[in-house]
Amino acid sequence: MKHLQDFRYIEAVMRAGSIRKAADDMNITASALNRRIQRFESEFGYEIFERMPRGVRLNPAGELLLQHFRSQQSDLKRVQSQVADLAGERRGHISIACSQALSPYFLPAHISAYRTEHPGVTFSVNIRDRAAAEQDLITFKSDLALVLEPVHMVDFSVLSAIPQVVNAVMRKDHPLAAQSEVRLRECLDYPHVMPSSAYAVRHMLERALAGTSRTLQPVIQSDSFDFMRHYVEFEDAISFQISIGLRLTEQSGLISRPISTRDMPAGSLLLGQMKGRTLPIASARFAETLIVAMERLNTGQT
Amino acid sequence: MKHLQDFRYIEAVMRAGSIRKAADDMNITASALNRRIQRFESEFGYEIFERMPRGVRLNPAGELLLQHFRSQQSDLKRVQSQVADLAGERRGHISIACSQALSPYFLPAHISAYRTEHPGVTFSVNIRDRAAAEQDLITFKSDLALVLEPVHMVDFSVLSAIPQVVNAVMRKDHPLAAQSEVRLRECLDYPHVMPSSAYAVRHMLERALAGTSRTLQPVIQSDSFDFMRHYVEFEDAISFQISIGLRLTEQSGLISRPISTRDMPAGSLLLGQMKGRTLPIASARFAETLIVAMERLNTGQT
DNA sequence: AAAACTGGTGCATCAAATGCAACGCTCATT
DNA sequence: AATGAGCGTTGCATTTGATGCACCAGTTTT
Repeated sequence: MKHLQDFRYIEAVMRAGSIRKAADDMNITASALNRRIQRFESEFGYEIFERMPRGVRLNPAGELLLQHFRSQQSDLKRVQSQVADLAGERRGHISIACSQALSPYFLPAHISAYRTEHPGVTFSVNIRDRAAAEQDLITFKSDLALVLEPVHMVDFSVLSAIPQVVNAVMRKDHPLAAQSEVRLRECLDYPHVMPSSAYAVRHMLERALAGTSRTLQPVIQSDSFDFMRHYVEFEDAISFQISIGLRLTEQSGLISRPISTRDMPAGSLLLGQMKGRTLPIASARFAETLIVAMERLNTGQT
Repeated sequence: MKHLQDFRYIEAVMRAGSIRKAADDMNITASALNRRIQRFESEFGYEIFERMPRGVRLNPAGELLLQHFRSQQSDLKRVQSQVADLAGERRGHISIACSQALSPYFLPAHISAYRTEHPGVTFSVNIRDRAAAEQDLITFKSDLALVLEPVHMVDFSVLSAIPQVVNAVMRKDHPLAAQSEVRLRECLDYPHVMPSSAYAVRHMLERALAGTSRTLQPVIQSDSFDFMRHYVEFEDAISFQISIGLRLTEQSGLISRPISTRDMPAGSLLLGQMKGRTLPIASARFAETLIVAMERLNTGQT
């Protein structure tokens, strides 16, 4: 869309931090880009960049403007999606930010099911930690977020929620495997691997231990739940994962045991969108199917 | 703003109903305008006009797109107003749609009070019947609406409400002037003038008489409450107006008497905005002062 | 002090938007 | 049936506005 050209340039300048670098990125001369920005600022009525000796930076006015542009760009996509819908095309693109735990089973299953019904719909699945997922919504990079225990919750409008207990993942022959549920302190007696601090599971573990004398002493710390699960197959340690990310098969040699809710209350897995935003048709429809699926999980678990 | 040029052209074509007429209005050639629209449609991905032998008309996709443009234009104004605010300029423009009853006293008083504090803020006051006021909100022509008994209430988000009883307006020497309140049927025994059917007062009167044997037989029907009030000074008839529009002085020779609520329940005067929209700083602030004023009226009347 | 950046500007150049004239079409009138 | 007025559309010459290049003035790094 041509009328958003200025926006693209402004965003590029913001990212690059200097007009010249941005000009290079956008395959244009610095002078041309500079003039575009000057013209825009003059039309807009206010400067949107702070000129510094080493480059430029968005000023508060520019931040506001950028947010406006992002919202308008996303709303235009919504309109296009709606038009496609009334033209009977039923196509569109859905961008969803989610925690790692959703990536092995839950999301692939539901996306694939949705795509058999609507083959014209395409997806972007962005694996994000809980803070980044919210940021994705705010910057309109994702339409939906499916995230465990979000941080800020401002501009986050909850569409659905299900409780998720943290499970200890271990080998079948592990001493704790005999129990149907395990205590947190038992787990810490054994070598344990855990996610880095950006992740909700880590946050929940630390919150559970706050006020106790026990501390986390992970032998491995990683930002990949997939890696941690596989690592346990090699060293006889304990890893952690929420239930929705678990569907351990026989041949994997691993089993999972829920950590007693006496030690750790269940966390909330939330499906949400940017507050106040109207989602494109496709995203709204997919969100509905996710909500149904989550409610089914909820009643099925109870 | 240059990047909204296409929008202005599209809107002009919609209004004119033909590309050639619109081109004339916008001081451009038909061919140039035609090409702009073609280019836009190709970028957008869908046709937005229905080509007919006698001209063009927006198709549903076009309607959707126009609504998007209007919202985006209004949001850009909001951003500008917000930037002006953080630059300490405290300026902006407020467009308000209101019923006629607000025009003599209520709005002038509050607008003037607001402008003494913020001289940089300018106003558009659009007198509209109750249906048109809502339409103004939807098309983003007005930021706020202050209207008696709106019709549809879809996309209308209520900010504040006060009850308004209909008053009978008559000469001081009118027989009914002796009473402190009057019955509706008494009024109809005398010659009466009343607003045309687009207005809420007329609608309330008709609703009050529905199911009774009495009917309205106005000697004068007008769309100007101002005219009707002045007419009563000449012919000894009865006119109607809600309380907020009345502040009859001694020298006018007129008095007003409320119609008994046994005959007609009080109507609601609603302050509202377009649902889901974020108002510009100036409009939001002015709305707050109106809300305070309306609450004060509410408690003062009780 | 020199080098390497930055944003900003004058001027020639080039691409894109525009204006003009004409075409094909439909509809109302003759 | 013929005609003319109105419509959207298109080819081509023209003009406007955006771009690229060279350069300046300033600041930071070397």
